Amino acid sequence: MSLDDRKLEVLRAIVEDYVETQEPVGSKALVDRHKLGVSPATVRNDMAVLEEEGYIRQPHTSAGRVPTDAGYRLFVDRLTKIKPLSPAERRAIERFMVGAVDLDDVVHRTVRLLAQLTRQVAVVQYPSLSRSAVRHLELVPISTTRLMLVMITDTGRVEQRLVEMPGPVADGEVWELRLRVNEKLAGQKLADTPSLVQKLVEECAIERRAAMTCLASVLLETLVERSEERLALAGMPNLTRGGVLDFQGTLRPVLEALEEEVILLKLIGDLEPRTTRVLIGDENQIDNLRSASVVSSGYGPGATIVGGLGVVGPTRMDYPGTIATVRAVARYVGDLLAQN
Amino acid sequence: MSLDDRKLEVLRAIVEDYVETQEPVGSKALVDRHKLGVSPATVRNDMAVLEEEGYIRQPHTSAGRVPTDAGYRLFVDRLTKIKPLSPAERRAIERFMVGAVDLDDVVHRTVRLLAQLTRQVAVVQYPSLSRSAVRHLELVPISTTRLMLVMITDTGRVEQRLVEMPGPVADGEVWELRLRVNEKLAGQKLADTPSLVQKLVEECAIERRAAMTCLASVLLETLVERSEERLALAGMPNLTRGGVLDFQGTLRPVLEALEEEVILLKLIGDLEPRTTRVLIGDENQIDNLRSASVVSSGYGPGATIVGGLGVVGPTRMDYPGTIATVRAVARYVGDLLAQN
DNA sequence: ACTGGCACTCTATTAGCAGGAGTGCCAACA
DNA sequence: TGTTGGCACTCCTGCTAATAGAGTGCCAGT
Repeated sequence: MSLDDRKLEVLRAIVEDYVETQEPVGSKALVDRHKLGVSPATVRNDMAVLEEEGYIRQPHTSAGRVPTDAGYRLFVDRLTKIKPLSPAERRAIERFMVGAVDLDDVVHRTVRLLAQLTRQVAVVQYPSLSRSAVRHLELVPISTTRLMLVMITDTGRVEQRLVEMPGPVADGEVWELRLRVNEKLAGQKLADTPSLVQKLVEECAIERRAAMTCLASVLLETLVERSEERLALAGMPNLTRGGVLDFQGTLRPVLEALEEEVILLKLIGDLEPRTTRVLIGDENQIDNLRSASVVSSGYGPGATIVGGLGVVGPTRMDYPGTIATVRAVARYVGDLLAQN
Repeated sequence: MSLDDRKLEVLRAIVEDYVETQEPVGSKALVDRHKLGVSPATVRNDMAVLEEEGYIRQPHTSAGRVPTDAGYRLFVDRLTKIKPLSPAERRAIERFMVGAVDLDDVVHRTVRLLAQLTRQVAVVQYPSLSRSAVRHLELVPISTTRLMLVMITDTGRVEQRLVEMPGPVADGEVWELRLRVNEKLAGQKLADTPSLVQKLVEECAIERRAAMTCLASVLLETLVERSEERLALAGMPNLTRGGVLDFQGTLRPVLEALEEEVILLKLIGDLEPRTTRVLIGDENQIDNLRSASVVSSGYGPGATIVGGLGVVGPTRMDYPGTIATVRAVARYVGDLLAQN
């Protein structure tokens, strides 16, 4: 009998009230604010059970109840109807994103949009190189022994890297290198390139072998090993909403986590298509984010995923709203990318 | 007689102690910690004068004294011997920066280095486009009607922008456009380009006029109007050192200011060569930073400036150390750029 | 011009007390 | 069996009063 419908309803009420008021919620207040149709005493009994099961807890004897991470989890999994975005929000998305001119532009607008709509810290990963395909590789002579390698991907990213050549290279030679490299790599998924780059060197005419080797090593290093993932961040000031009460006293750990790109990438990495993932408090692998929740989603044209985006906020957050917003924005950005 | 040597010495002692302990400093503590050679009573008289002059104040009657913004200013202007960097710091700079491979890489390393050495929030502006010269412009066909314009500057920045052409462009045409554009603009300061771009269109053969006009407008827009300045940020967690006592209670305004790129650019913009600027508290034009200080410096190869860098911290900061570090790092980065 | 002494002011800390919110439990009830 | 009202209990909160301590300002003396 552990959890009948009313108990779930009580849990929902507790979560909703606590999210709103930021204060432990008691039995009396509950029946006042929600039409539960029972007396405070009954609610108390239910709360006792919920507490036993680990979904809520009291900060101290004779205070109201507060949801635990498990409580939020249950709330999200079983008690949340995804609320559709308000027209105002839809319009905000349109207004914000229209006229984006660039991949950079899209990413920046997206992250600011997310931050503004959810009133949380927003993170947007640039389309992942490893999931992109090469559209074009360009070699630009910078000096006699230096080339600038510019890679353009099908997702619109442009990456550049300086290549220090073993000796002077003539213009014709650059031309030749560019031709070969594009021949081999254009249109290929970046994930597949390592072996191709290898072949490139092997098949290369002996007199250009040295130059090509050099180029190849930079290619490998840039595109694969140092898998140059980038991301954009916005909404930091939102961390200070609701005092320092969220994040148990100090936001230092959260700031630290947000500063570590690697950590953030893990957070919004490896997502499944068309789903929105919610990590609540302790579920987070990263220690510094034990007091925070992360709502993230993959985005990309169609059903594929080229990157992740999401928000980071206190465990005490408006999950239904946040989830809906993150999902909507992810979808919108995906469609935007599909148009190109 | 307003400020004899001993009074200045007292001010210095107050600043140093307060910076270190974060607590109002009293006359007794002063004579204990510094060899002033006079009694607490004498120091009290001096402090009364300093307070009258507006250099220090008491948080409340019968508390110790705390420096005012004016006090810090006097301290910085007249009482600060630039302390040379410790060998450890010099080594840290070397170790951190060696092996930088890219402009991006240099900027990122620099900003992290600054944050770590000063234990403050660090800001580094990418070499300003308006102060750079065009090294090369590349046009890469993306589709029949779309080109990717890639600009490489002499400071190593690479900017790209999508150009939507009025109609299909053949490869040969692209080739021609690229040639003309480079002919005209390569080697020119970006600040000088607007008129040149104008000429470019005028001198253009009639059959390419439409395409060139389109390209020109993107060039102008990207390079000049939307003067695409970028910057990197690091060390956010440092804001939480010393509790929320610094920044008078809330770091929200500071976070807000740091999120506004425009604001930050103003902060570290228009610097004079080879100087380090210090803005203390109220001296700051930006309201949100009234409770913070900014130490900034221009950097660039030789005596020229191509960008700014600096740190943002509480007014209660170690000015001599911070100034020395900022200066050293700026110089180092300048030298690094000069090598390329 | 400096110093020691002293009274004064203000803060920070502590303890005690009353009020209130909220609970847990129990006995009664449908 | 599930629900309810009643009641004692716990613990937080806010208030007041009392105390100790730090630091000052001023004055008279050297």
